[in-house]
Amino acid sequence: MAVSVRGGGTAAEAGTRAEAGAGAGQDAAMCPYRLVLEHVTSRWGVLVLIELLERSYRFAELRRAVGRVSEKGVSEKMLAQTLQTLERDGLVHRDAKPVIPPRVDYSLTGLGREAAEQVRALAEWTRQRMADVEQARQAYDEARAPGARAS
Amino acid sequence: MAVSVRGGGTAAEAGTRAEAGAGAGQDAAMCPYRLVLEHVTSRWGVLVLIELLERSYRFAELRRAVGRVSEKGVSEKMLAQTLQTLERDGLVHRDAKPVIPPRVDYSLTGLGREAAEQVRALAEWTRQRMADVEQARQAYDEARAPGARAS
DNA sequence: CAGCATCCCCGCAGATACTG
DNA sequence: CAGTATCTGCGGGGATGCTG
Repeated sequence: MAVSVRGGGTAAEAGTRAEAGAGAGQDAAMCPYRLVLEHVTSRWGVLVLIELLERSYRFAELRRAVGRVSEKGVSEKMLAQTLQTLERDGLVHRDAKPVIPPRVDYSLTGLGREAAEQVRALAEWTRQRMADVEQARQAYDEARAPGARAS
Repeated sequence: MAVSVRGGGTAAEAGTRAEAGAGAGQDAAMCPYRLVLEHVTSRWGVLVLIELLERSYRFAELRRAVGRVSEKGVSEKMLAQTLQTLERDGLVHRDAKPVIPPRVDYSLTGLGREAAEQVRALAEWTRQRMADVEQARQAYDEARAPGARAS
């Protein structure tokens, strides 16, 4: 099997591949920007962008960094997929050095940095407002708690 | 239905409120704010928040509004699920009027408005930068598939 | 009309094995 | 070390039907 990423498998799979990892594998019939938004807000996309905002990372290094915040880390496959999607969208720059052992550095492009900053802002807002959220949750849960109440 | 963050897809809005008595508390091992972030950045969460930023909506009305931007609309189930999650997180206010036929209005809370504004900013950034993204995509595609069959 | 319950299927995502 | 191809599962999420 050739090295071509999209060579193997069916034609349908080739199309799927590009969107995968970013959580947007459906119809392209929707507004195109929605797709990019899904890539950026995708599960691992968010974390990758935030991490890369600090500095550039190598593959395994990035994987560890993401795993640190997310408890159950990201698989190599999903990380690769996510990075490819973001790279294709022009948000992430991939610098593969032709050495042995291989060394690849990932960093943000100018475009990616803009996106990442938006994402980070959102993430930080969430962190700051966690107290309010948890309070709201308790109120919600208690309001509809079935048990706990003497019948 | 345990709150499985791990296997979950892009949206972590699953889980909802059934964890009250369940013994699934492992998700708490990761930074809790990550969960809220997933709710907010979830597929339909994003769209719902943005729509509600304009004005309050009724259920079916909101469903139509979301379907307008997303081409392939959201099912009632997913919309209800999303709204419940956001309501539990204290981002959305649900106003159920005890009339017949039932009328329920959804609107943003103060907290929700803050989140929604962040999300909208991100969405609008995406819209504005679409040209750059599409350009990057073409470059990426052409670089990796110059002519698969030319051998 | 709002929205929960049930069934079921597709596709995302994880694990594994292999390559350069 | 940095990926890639493949198999499989399992859960997200759509469709349908029922209730208040």
